[in-house]
Amino acid sequence: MASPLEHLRHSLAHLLGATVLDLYPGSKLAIGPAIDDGFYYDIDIMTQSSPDGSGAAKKVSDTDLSKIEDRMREILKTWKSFEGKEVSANEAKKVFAGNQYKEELINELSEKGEKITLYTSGTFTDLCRGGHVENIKDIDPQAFKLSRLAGAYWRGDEKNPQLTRIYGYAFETKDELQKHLLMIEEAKKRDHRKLGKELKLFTFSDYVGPGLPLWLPNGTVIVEELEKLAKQTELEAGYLRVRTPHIAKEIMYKTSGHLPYYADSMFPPMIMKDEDGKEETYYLKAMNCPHHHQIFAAEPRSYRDLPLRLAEYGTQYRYEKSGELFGLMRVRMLSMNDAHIYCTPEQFASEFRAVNDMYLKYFKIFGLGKYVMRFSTHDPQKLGQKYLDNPELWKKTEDMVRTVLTESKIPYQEVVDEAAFYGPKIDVQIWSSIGREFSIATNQVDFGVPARFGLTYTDSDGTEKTPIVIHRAPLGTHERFIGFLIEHYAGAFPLWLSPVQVAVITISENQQAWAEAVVHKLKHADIRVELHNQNETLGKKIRNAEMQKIPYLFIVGDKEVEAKTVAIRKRTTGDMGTMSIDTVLAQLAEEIREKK
RNA sequence: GCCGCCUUAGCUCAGCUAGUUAGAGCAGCGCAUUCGUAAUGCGAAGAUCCUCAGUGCAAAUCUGAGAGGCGGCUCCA
Repeated sequence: MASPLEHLRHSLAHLLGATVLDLYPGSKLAIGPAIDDGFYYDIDIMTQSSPDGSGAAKKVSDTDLSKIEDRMREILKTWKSFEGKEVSANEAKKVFAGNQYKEELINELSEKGEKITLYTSGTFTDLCRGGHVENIKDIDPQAFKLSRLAGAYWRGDEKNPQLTRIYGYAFETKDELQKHLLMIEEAKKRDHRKLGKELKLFTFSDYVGPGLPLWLPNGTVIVEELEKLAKQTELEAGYLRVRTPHIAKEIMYKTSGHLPYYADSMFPPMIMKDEDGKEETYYLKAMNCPHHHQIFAAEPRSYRDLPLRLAEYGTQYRYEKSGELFGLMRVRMLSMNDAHIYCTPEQFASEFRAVNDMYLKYFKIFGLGKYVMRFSTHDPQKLGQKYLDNPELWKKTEDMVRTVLTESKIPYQEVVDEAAFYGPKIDVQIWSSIGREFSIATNQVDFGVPARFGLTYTDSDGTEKTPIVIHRAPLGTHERFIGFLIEHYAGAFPLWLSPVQVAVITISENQQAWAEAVVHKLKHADIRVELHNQNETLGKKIRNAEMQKIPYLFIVGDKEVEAKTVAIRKRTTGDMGTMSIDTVLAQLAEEIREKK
């Protein structure tokens, strides 16, 4: 049952459609639904030829949005109500003659035997299942705003023609709209691309290439702290660390099944010639799994060796389409917190559960609350085509995954027909500050690829069996995870992750010697510290340090020199009084250890 | 990749419908100042106006192509 707000937004989609038809006669409407913060309409817009008769088509651009918006308000005044009526497919097709999009929709409705309804408001009639405002006066002309223009493929398929999508925000009142616009402005301030520049975390270079991030010293601190955390966690969980090359021969990806299916997402092959002129084709690795499989295959394995958990911060390269790149969230070099767990079917459930627990442990550390677990399963109709033809294993593993999820009381969404070809998977979905959705972690079951590489272990009865593999990356990639963390913390990282943990600030040159001694003591205690002794006022130095979001400032004036102390200023909290170095060091150590 | 938009100093931005030597704030540099919890003052300097081609007497400004970025679509860790 749609809410009144959805009715309002959907009504505005009608109004937008009507207005575009009015301003650009001959345009063809496709679909215009309500969305989270408003509405959109996908339209094949017919633009006029230029007035000088040259015939050059004038495109619709975002400067036209305010014109469309104004006209929407005028047309709204002429509307009295939404009148619906049921019609036959043929009648409906007559109304939308020449509009192949509506025709396609009408055909689908009649095939499914659903009733076809038209709704009319003013002089505008649209194919629509209903759901509008009861009273036109419920539409506040000041509570909507066209926001942006985008291309969108008909039915979301890139093989189809591209339509023009016009998005709008819509709320019940002007105040709510204003509040929403303000919220968007605020969200932009924590955009990781903006903060990444301001806090000097990462950069891109035209010489290096799009989607290939360069970690600056501050960002590298975060990368290395995360690796430290992952290594410690995985060590305790019984993982073994491995390291593998960034390239491999073509045959490996053919054997794994990634080629040719995955070729579009891989950097193009490199053809190498050896001394004798013999050619060999190599690829930059786009995934770590086959490399790890070769480590499994490096020696005979017994059931006693399992579960074997191989972990690596593996760097991989994927040729994502240029338009898909997005700051750190979508890049072409991925440093993945990867591991593969080789286990017996009997071990699978407990291994899977342990991985799941590891996810939750991480989420707790990072205070990650707003996420959705997406459980992707196979479609039994597509066994043997899109999915490996092993119904028993699909059922068994999917049931086990479902049980683990249910037992751990994690809310999840089950999505059919989204699994990998080799098994079901769980993705953890989060949202960037500007509202884009991303998978930040993945946990996949694989009962297919090990067999393709002939991976086996000797079971207790002496027979050779194929292990099940769990692919897991609870911290996703450094790139995306840190992109997410930047936004999550709005750049104000907890102490253990902060690139600079303490700034020692002198008031004047008189405190130089004691300040240096303090810095030395902190460095000796593994604290990342900077000395801020610039020839500036105290206020200026504090401001600069606050803007860099440094968690602790140690202010050193004559009084502190005299008493051999520092005056502590904590980020966002303010002045905390003076303390001896030993006291404050103990507190910092505690805060770092607890990852508070 | 596709649709639309954007690209001026290290950063953030001015620069109207083309008209001499492209402006500002911050950062950086120099000098003065030596300061008690979010911007001390003064000075000098800093720009192939993204690149290439074209149209003009004249191009940061107009046109085309390319590169990079942004909002989406598709895709995805």
